[in-house]
Amino acid sequence: MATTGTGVTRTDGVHARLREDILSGVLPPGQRLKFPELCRRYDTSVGAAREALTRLASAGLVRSQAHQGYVVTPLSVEDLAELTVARVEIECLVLRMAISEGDVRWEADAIAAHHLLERAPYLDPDNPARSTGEWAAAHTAFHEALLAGCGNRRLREVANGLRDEAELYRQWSITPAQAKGRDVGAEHRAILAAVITREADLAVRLLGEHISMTTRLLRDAAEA
Amino acid sequence: MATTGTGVTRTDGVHARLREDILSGVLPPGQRLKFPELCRRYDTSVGAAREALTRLASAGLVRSQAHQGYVVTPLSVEDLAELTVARVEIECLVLRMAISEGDVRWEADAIAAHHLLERAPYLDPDNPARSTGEWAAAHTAFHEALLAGCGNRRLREVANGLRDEAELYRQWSITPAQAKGRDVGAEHRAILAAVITREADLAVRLLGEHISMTTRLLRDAAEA
DNA sequence: AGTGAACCAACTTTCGAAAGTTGAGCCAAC
DNA sequence: GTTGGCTCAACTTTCGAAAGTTGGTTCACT
Repeated sequence: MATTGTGVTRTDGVHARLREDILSGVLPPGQRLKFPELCRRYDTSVGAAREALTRLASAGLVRSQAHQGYVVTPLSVEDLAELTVARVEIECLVLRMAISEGDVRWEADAIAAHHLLERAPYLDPDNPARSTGEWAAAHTAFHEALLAGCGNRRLREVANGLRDEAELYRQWSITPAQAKGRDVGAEHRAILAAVITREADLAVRLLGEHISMTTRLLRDAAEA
Repeated sequence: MATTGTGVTRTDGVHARLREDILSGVLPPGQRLKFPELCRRYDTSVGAAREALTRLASAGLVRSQAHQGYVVTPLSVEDLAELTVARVEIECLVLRMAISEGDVRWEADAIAAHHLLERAPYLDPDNPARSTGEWAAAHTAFHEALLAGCGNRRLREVANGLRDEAELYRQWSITPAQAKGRDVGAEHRAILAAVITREADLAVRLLGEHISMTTRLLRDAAEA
């Protein structure tokens, strides 16, 4: 990644790295983000860090309180429930539109994204307690590809934004042990199949269950 | 408005005023927002203006391009069509949830908001070519009150955010002449009535038509 | 001992100037 | 006459230090 390429500002770089560190779990939820520390960590100035945080705040990844600084968005079971309902409603809506509008090119892209996901390693060989960033990226890409058939940019952005927020929960609450009792691959295959055959009702039902399933595991984990 | 009250930063003030100026039409769509000018206008520094713009950008009210500054989001017929579809889908979804979840207190608040809307003056006596800010505020409050019955904060925020964006279009495209051939008051009354009697299907249909109607007028205006 | 006010340190917010980038206008060369 | 590169001005971006705010701690007083 270029330090100062064309059409890219320094703030963009800090924003991207900070975002990555939050989503990958380097900066845990609830973590206070102090400017002196951030400036050292990302070798930047207060202003740049501030703008990056402002952007992340409106994406819901960090929270700010006047004169008390920024914090990585804390997790709570109630918030997870709310987020899940919102995701199910909106992602299903967008998927339905995608199935209705999408062309063959969209189908091809979805199949390609699914192939990459199936080939991505799930567990980190170095740290088997957590899934790899590679898998997470492929997973996000697959779900985005499914929704890409919907021509409405705003609806896609809303759906993808909510999924981003949910990523925080997944990263911190799912343990491989829980994932074991579940065949995520089969869920993805089933969704893809229904999408390709344009069985909208089925695809939407499967996607809704897929999203809710993740949430149920997280909730159980929180109680334990 | 306090210059530096408790829990309020200077940036918040600039953000609020800038937002107001954009939504009320003082700063027209496509208008370039240069920092030297903004600093004079709002008596502030570059940094504060920058942060305010960053926030407005993620709300969709302004657009930024690296090294080329900020611009009030330009209007286009295609974008309006997209925005409208998104609004109909999501506002109807949220309204349906509100009707299903809302309690008596919610009904009362909606009725109150509607009363204020009916009593708000529509046309500005000084400038009859544009509707009053007072009416716009009451209109927004009414629609937010309708959705307030939905307990899901995220879904409400998405719906309200999209309506904010649409406000830009209304402000710039609706002329009183067009509004004449339409009884907006009747539309609002009908929606409210269906909501109170909990006729979800009817309420959702009416709201969808209400949103689309505004859009159709705007589109016709754009063609002329 | 308990209460409350004043102090202090760490941090957030704000500022204005320096550095870097873009696009346009101008001039020379073909 | 047209194309290509160069220069300049206006603006955006970045920086680091000054100003302001918060929460905690200490110390005097009841």
